[in-house]
Amino acid sequence: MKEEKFVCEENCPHLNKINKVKELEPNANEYAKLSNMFKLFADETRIKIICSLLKEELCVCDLCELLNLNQSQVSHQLQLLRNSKLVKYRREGKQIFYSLDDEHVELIIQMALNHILEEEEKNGRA
Amino acid sequence: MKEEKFVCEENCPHLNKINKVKELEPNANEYAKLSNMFKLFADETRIKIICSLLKEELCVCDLCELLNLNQSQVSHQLQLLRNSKLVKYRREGKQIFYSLDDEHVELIIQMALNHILEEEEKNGRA
DNA sequence: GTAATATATGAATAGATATTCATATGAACA
DNA sequence: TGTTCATATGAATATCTATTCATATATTAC
Repeated sequence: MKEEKFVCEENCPHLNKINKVKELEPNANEYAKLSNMFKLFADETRIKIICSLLKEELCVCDLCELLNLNQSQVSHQLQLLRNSKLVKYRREGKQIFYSLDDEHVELIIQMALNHILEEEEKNGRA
Repeated sequence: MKEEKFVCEENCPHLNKINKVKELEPNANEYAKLSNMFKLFADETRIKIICSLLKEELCVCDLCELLNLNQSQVSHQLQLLRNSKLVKYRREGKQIFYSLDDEHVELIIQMALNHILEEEEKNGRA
């Protein structure tokens, strides 16, 4: 795959631009990590879990109750979040309490919400 | 689905916590928008395109050349980004130039990169 | 030990999505 | 007006991922 080197003729490729971008951009490894990180936010169930943990440490059944999800669903998604080190957890008797383990997450979500609100405003005006 | 109301007994659900979170959290509609937005960043091809457009306005074939992708792949992903109003475009003769149409995107990506770098540092120390 | 509870996990299924290939569109130019 | 070039798009396939169901593990209480 990717053998079909498509390049238009005219004044293209705009080599100066391309080279400039090449210098600045993240490397291949970072692209993979970036997309993987965003994958965690890209599912509605998980983003609900993340947003909830943003505010409070919660046990699995709190999340089930709060988000109206079944236990298996929540545990499976928490597993993904754990594997990616986005959440941490502690056991207290039979229960396990989860909380966020990263201070960037809140900023990222806040920024995304800002974007969404701005879009809504634009559409409101239109 | 979701009929299986799982609630542990003990001191759970921690109703005070749950109610606190309920007050603060985004509503259902915003959760969907949030996850949809992050879906756009959650694919390696698209995040490459987005990061490239962050720096420069580029035509389709620039993106093909820069990222070593075929034209169809790039156009399909650009379609998604267009539909979500994340990019804008202008025609100039036969070529179409794309650029980012949002100022939050850069911040979001920067924050995610910060997270990744920090993780790498942690692992480096460990 | 056994039972009950809270959570985790494996496997199967269903649903979503990226990629590819083929073709269509739309602009420029001869 | 027909041809070429740059890009868009539709359909098919392949891959990935969420959800579900069944079961396992770990802790506590008896």
